[in-house]
Amino acid sequence: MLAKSSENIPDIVIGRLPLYLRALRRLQQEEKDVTSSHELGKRLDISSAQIRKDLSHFGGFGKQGTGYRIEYLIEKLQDVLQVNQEWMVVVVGAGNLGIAISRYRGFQDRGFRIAHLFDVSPQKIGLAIDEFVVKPIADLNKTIRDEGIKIAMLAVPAEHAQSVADQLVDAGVQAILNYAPINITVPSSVQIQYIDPVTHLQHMTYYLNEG
Amino acid sequence: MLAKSSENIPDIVIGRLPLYLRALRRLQQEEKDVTSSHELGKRLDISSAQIRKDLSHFGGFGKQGTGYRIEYLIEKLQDVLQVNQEWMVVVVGAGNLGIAISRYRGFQDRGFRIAHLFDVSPQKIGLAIDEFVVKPIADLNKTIRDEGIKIAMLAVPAEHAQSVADQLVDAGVQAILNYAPINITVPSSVQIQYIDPVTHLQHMTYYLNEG
DNA sequence: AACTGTGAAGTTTTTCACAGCC
DNA sequence: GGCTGTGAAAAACTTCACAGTT
Repeated sequence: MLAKSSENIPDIVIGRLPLYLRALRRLQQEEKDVTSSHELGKRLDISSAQIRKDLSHFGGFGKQGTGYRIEYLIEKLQDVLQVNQEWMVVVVGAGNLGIAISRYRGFQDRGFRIAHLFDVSPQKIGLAIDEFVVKPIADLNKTIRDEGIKIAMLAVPAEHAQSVADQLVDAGVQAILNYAPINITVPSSVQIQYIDPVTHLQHMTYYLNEG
Repeated sequence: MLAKSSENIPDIVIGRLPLYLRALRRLQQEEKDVTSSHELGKRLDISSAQIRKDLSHFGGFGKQGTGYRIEYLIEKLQDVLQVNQEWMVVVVGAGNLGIAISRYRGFQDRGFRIAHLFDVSPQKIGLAIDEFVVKPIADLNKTIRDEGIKIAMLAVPAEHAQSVADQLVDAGVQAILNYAPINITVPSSVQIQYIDPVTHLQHMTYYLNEG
């Protein structure tokens, strides 16, 4: 369907779709077949109207009177988000974090497969981390190009993040998930998202009562 | 100062303050003394007007004609966010992720200190991870109460996240950073934030061109 | 009776644009 | 000349409320 997807959908709406998808997969695990904007909203702490409006951007996925067939809606959201396929991803940085990311089993069934793990440090290169052998950054460009990899996760120290990002972009990467606690500049054609636990913690401490 | 902080500041504004703080610390490392809303905005890809308006909620931190003194602004933002002190934090879950979090050196100088690492698994309990010895979940309540800990990071499997969160809240925790890829329900007096890399990746794949 | 999809209304957030100060 | 702080305007986003369908 994707009926109206040629219109410009607000980015804030796109950002909520993965949350819907995650909750729907959960409902599916609970053996449910059908849900409603109200049930979904209660789980996500989002208003039912918001969910209906968000979904309506892409066409009518529900049925009046009954709600949404979970399996069908999952499929449709996966289509919209283009995660009905497996994206190859590289991880750069084989420190604590890069290794933890590489070992995490939760990417696979949500559309992503880690293909390679890179590091600069000669001590790390060649190291076996589960199914990965740490590769030298020198091979980054060729590997990404040869395999047509579009997505990278960046887990290097802040000082090196920009320079590695530049190399990734140069190699053809179109989306970067940056774990380094620093802002990075990329061409506007490249997607970037940040993960920095400290910003979340600092956001929450604003509301805490005392020391 | 915190002149107008008794008004209700929009949460979306609060969420940007940690980003400002992070960028300012960076500028400071670069030996700069003064910055402007324009410079800051360029680094963060946020409009200068937005930055000025955000900061103006808390009083006048800048000087017309010259801009913001970096050191002073950092201090003020730390005051606003209550990170001019060190918050004790517990990590629950001593798997790959929990261990990586516990080893991460980046919390300390931004207002947080990991005090304890917990796990349920008898195999994990007693294990030494850097300066931590993995403690049993059974001790969670007493430890958090005794030490007055207000913040927890949750790195357990999705199935256990809600039940552990309930125990944390019960023990008096007021803010939870949840790394498990599942929505959790907490009383409205408790802050919750989520980290799920896959939602970020799925957000970005929407914009990618092809498989 | 229960629920979706959606214009219209309401609210929040961002940007504009400029007076006032350094 | 360069910059902040801020009302006013504009844009974006959310909620309301209900016609229409199962």
